[in-house]
Amino acid sequence: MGSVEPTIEPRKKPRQARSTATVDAILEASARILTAEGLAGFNTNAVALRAGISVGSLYQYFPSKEAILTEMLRRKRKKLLAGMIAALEGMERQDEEVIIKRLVKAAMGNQARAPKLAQALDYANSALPLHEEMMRTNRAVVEAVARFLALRAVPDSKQAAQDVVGLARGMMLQAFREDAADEEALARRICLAIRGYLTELRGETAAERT
Amino acid sequence: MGSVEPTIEPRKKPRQARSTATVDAILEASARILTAEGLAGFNTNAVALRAGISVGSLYQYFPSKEAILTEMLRRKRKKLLAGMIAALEGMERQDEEVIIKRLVKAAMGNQARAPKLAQALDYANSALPLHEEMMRTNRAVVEAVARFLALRAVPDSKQAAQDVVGLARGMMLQAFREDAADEEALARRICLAIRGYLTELRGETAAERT
DNA sequence: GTATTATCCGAGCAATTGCTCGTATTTGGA
DNA sequence: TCCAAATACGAGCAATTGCTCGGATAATAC
Repeated sequence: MGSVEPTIEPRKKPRQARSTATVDAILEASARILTAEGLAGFNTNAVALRAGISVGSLYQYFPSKEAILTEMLRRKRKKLLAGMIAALEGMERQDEEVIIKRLVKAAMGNQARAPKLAQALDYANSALPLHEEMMRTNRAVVEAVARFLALRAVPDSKQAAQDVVGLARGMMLQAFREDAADEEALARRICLAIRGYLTELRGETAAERT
Repeated sequence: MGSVEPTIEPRKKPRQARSTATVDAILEASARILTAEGLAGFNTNAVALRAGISVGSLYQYFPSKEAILTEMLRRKRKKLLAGMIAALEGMERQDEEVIIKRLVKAAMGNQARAPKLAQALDYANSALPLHEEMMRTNRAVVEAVARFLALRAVPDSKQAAQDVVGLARGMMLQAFREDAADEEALARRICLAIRGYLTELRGETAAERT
């Protein structure tokens, strides 16, 4: 029950080509293991084996297995945030429908490819000490959405953004739970739900003003 | 990497009062551990210690730690399903808004009290072999909602129910992630989102018919 | 009472897991 | 070519964990 928080920061930066290859192999093997067996089967020995390297090499770059998960999360979040920002790029005067669809698709790319991996990482995130840093990126995503909503006259945009993000995530999770989800149709329904929610929100405050 | 699926079924039914007390203590201790430390800190020794019993006693009722999680999930799902059905009881002629609110609140009671526990159990569920049985109960919940929606002229009610359940879950998860969620306000927003989505769905098929 | 059954106990074994450290190999520059 | 720095290796220790088993204790039946 020792609560000595495990070290999380990467141990050293790779400086030669082969070492970055090693790091990549570690992360890739980790992804495969999480996909196949979930967090339960995720341990450093297994990762090293799967990556075709030795434990010793692994620990040269990651001081703990939590550090591996953390790095995976970092990269994933970064990709997500970048995707969302790219989806908003130069869209200021575009139709709302179009922008939302782009945002939804950007968000979906992350989960859709490997839902089991996404789930495992998500739970790891909530259990990890670094929780804080991750929450910050998560908030950055929410805030990007919030800024967009604010421009579109959505009341209480911060709260609305939070809800929209949650709603979309939830629908994806549920859809991927029963496998064989039609991504295109799913995206359409998510957009529909978002539009419906925003309409309700706008309507509500409009009604209050009278 | 041995993939011998762990035994999951309860080992024996308690027949005396003290043994049911033991079982309850085990489940309660498990809940406390999951809440405090998540799945990572969940192991049989810890559970027995926390429950104030011995490992031996624990294994008299649960053949594996997975069995404990499974039983927790079973009870929780049962409670959820019962709550949803109760929420629909005798509401056939009630206002749609009212019914939805009742459903949402029933669903929320489960997650709200202990979000971290709910999260842990949820992940355990996805990783557990019993996955199947749980999915069935999950589907039962969705189907209850689907029947309700079908009565209310919602097109593709099965799909819609799936979406509505996912949407609600997602909004809850997101809200509880940032702590200090106002349950009442959250329930209101979820109902709003549901109404919005249903309106969109109805509108869409109405448009198609022209 | 005694016999039988149910329950409980906890030392401790076998397996797993996180991780270190001394050594071997490779790389890139001089 | 030679050397220092970077990288890789993997045996194996210490700790944790899942779980068993033989025997003690409590409840119930007779």
